[in-house]
Amino acid sequence: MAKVVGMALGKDYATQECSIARALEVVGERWTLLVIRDALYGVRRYNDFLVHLGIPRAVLAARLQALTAEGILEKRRYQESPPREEYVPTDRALALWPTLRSLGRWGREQFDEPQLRYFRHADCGTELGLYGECPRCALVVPVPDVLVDPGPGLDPNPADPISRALLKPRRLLQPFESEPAAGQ
Amino acid sequence: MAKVVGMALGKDYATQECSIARALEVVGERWTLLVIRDALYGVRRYNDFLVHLGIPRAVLAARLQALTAEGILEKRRYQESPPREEYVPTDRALALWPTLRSLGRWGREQFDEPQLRYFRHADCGTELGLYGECPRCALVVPVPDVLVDPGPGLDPNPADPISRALLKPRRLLQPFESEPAAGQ
DNA sequence: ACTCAAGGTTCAATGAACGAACCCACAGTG
DNA sequence: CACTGTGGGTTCGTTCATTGAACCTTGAGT
Repeated sequence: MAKVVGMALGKDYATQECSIARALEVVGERWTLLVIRDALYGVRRYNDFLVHLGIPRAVLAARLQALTAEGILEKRRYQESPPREEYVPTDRALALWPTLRSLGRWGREQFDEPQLRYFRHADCGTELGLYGECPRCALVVPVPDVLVDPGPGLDPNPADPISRALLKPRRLLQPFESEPAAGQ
Repeated sequence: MAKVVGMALGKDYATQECSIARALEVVGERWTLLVIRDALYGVRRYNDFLVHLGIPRAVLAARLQALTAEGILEKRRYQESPPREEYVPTDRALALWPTLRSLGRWGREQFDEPQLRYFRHADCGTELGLYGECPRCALVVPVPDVLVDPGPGLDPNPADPISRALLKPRRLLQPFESEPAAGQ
């Protein structure tokens, strides 16, 4: 009967012969897809992920490391002194956009929530279809050409700076200005 | 400063104003998407999920109950005596097909794995595109018209009856014959 | 009366997530 | 030089979730 060698628990969906299961081993853990979503929104720095997600620091560090190891984010030093790091989404992350788009639409449509954000084709303003295509232009919109347009359902005065920056229309991947701790 | 009332841990991505986060509250837990995948494959019975997924019984019971409560599966008594239950995917489950399809493709393409299964338009045999459309017929293929066609990478002699049935081409949603415990 | 099958529940052990506290390197300020 | 602030982490005790083995229940078959 040759028992499978006990590989304990972990991220593995042991016996599955299925690329969905393989994908979930990589991005299926708690928080992971939200980290990737934020990376596509333009979040790049540890502290910005932290405040925008409300994720425990240790978990964030673990996820960033795992995503870097999987080639989904790239860790870069953006200044030497003091040493500062950023995490930039790779093509692997961009390739997840259709999945994230369709998942978000599923959530809103099936549980009829208020429209929080419109995703539009920046060239023509048309709202994207189910998987991120532009129905008017009949093409899959490249991620940098997706416009994130705030909808009526959003809190007009959020606590963290990332959410505040997301109250203005902006493109995916466009990095955030790290506000120089000014005013108030 | 009005702390948010501590809702402990749980399935909530507390502060997120985002339909992706809402969706993940529903289908983001470990095993959940694989249960839905199996339901789309045609798995309907507790024991079939159990052996095909290799999931702990308690977790399976919890997931089936949660998915039923969310209207993603429907629990039905398919015979009265002895009382037997089945879990049938609803439209909400079918609406997740593009998400699952794109997730599976992402996994295979980004980590260049062997092709395990082809998903084809049953009417014309063309392999589906990124999100479940037929490139030839230029339409989003309805879930019941998707043909699941085993590829070269599959184990030719799997242990559980569901995997064995999946070695033959079959449509999504088509229920499995529960083999009457014959032979051997 | 015994056995078998489906569809579960219970429970102790293990692992992961949480959150508060701490650490370090450096820059700027007085 | 001491002091404070910021970015990017690590450590650690507590709580929660997952695991796997054992057990339970209803009814059929023999």
